[in-house]
Amino acid sequence: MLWSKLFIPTLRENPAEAEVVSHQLLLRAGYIRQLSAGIYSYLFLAQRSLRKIQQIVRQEMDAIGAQEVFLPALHPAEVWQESGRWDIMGDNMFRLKDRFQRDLCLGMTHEEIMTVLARGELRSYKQLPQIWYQIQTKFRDEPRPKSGLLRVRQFLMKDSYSFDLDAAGLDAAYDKHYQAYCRIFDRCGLQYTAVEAHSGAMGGSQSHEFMVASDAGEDFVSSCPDCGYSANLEKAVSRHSQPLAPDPAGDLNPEPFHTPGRKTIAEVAEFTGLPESSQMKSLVLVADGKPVLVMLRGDHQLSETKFGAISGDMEFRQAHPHEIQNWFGAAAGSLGPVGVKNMQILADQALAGRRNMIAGANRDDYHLRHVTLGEDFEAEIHDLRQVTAGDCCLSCGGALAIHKSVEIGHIFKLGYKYSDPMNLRVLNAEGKEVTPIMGSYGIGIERILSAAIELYHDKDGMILPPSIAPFDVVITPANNSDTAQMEAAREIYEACLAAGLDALLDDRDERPGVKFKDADLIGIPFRVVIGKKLGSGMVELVERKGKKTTDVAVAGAARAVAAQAGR
RNA sequence: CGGGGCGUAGCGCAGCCUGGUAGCGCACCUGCCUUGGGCGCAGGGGGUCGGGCGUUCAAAUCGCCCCGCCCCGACCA
Repeated sequence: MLWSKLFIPTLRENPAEAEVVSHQLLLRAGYIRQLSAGIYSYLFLAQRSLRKIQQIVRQEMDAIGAQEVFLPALHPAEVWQESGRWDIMGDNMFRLKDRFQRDLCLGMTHEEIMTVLARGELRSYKQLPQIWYQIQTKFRDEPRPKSGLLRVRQFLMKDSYSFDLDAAGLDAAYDKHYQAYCRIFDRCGLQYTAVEAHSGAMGGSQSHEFMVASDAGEDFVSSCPDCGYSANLEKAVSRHSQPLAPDPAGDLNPEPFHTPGRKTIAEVAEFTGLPESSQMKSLVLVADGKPVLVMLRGDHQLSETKFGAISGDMEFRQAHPHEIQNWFGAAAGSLGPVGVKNMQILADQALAGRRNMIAGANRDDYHLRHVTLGEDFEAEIHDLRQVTAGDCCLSCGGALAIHKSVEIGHIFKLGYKYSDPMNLRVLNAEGKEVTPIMGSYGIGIERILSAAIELYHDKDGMILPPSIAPFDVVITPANNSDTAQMEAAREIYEACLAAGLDALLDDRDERPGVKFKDADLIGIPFRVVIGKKLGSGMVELVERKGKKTTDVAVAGAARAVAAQAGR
């Protein structure tokens, strides 16, 4: 294509609203323009790149026997009410009414629609297994859209759904997806890891997320450099460190002592001269409308996800100060588990086996020493703490690291979460009605592009992997008014097209510097520059990554590009 | 939803404190010139200063309300 005819509105300066690199470059390179918060128009270059990504996704989905369909984005409320998610999704769901005041919504995901489709059509075990997928626009009314295309309110998602007769079938479908996702992200040129994940509002038993490590991400991944263990921080487990000081020995009884003005764990540690790990931290939460006292080691943090899963209420909240005063007769800085009878007590497993620790006395400005779980109070023991960097890996003992990541894919074993309540049934070989088991598998199309830019860029612009770049090569005559250069440029351009390369001829009447800057910015993997060396029949082939330059003959230029691009 | 910031030409910004009717750079248009890293010269077009109400002889500037966008937090299949 001829650059002079294209609309590629590059910007010399960074728009003020863009914070993360991928957002800045997508705007500057003329890929996208914002319409509203979290809603973007994809211009020519973005559309080309996103189509290449979608093509890779299609090929790999087709390769595992998945069938592409296209479902509605506009859904009647009834199907979401059937699964119970009409209420669960809350304000994150875009809702609207039609002219008859019927409730509708814009699809955030398509489990319900797929299940409705399946239950109307699937009758026999002989029709299973099935994998259906689509590439659809999803709508989510994010409370805070941010970071360009990384967190938006309207986006493209490849979502697929598997239907199987039994758990072994689901395992196979899940594994096929896992493998296909690896191939997709490999082909897109991404460095990524698959991590164990929390399944959240999707429900289900097992779940992996595909993550690209980047500070622009919003998820935290805990990983072990030694054995490869890797999990979303929401789900991650570890062996906690040893307490910094030994517990006092013996069958000691709780004993109050005055701690004037010491409310925080750190203040009490300083006051007593004992480390934070010798204390118990008391948190008061309200789940399902009921108070729960959560006990953690003083230096540990609560994992809200783990607590939500255990309490069965992801919408839990912290207790208000007046509630705490009512229930404990003391304020938040002096709470403890001893003598608490009016609520459930949960304790983190790091407290099991500990003796004679320090906890609040439920009397302002007093704490207790010699508090022991199982003797001085009873509690249900669970894994409640959030992993911190430096914790020991459960499988190998290595030191866990934590880094921010962008989630580009997520696969779930849904089990019967949708098929059962929504009455999806088929007859098995014995003629008995059985409920198929389902899986659900998503890929964020724009996130692949954004993550690639976050991973691969330099001060001059994007360095896109060739497989997802909008063009393979840009042909740049240095001087438009030099007819010999223009002729050679056209010849090379035609040869590239003939070789099956996506080629762009920069025929704009601009100075060379402008063309070079733009070519670098939009991230085309290869550039052929026709300049002064044309006198001796040579042109330059420049690789965007690293700016490595080689001289090639005009006649061999297209072949050289194809070879370097691996075509 | 809580905290903070911003809104003046397509983009980046100044002007606002101390009211007097809008300016700079880039981009854009015309001509000349130039051609290996956003070139030079000359001329030119483009803004109801986010919106409303108020104060004032006079509001981009002061006050109140609203809207939008960005950042932090909460939230997030």
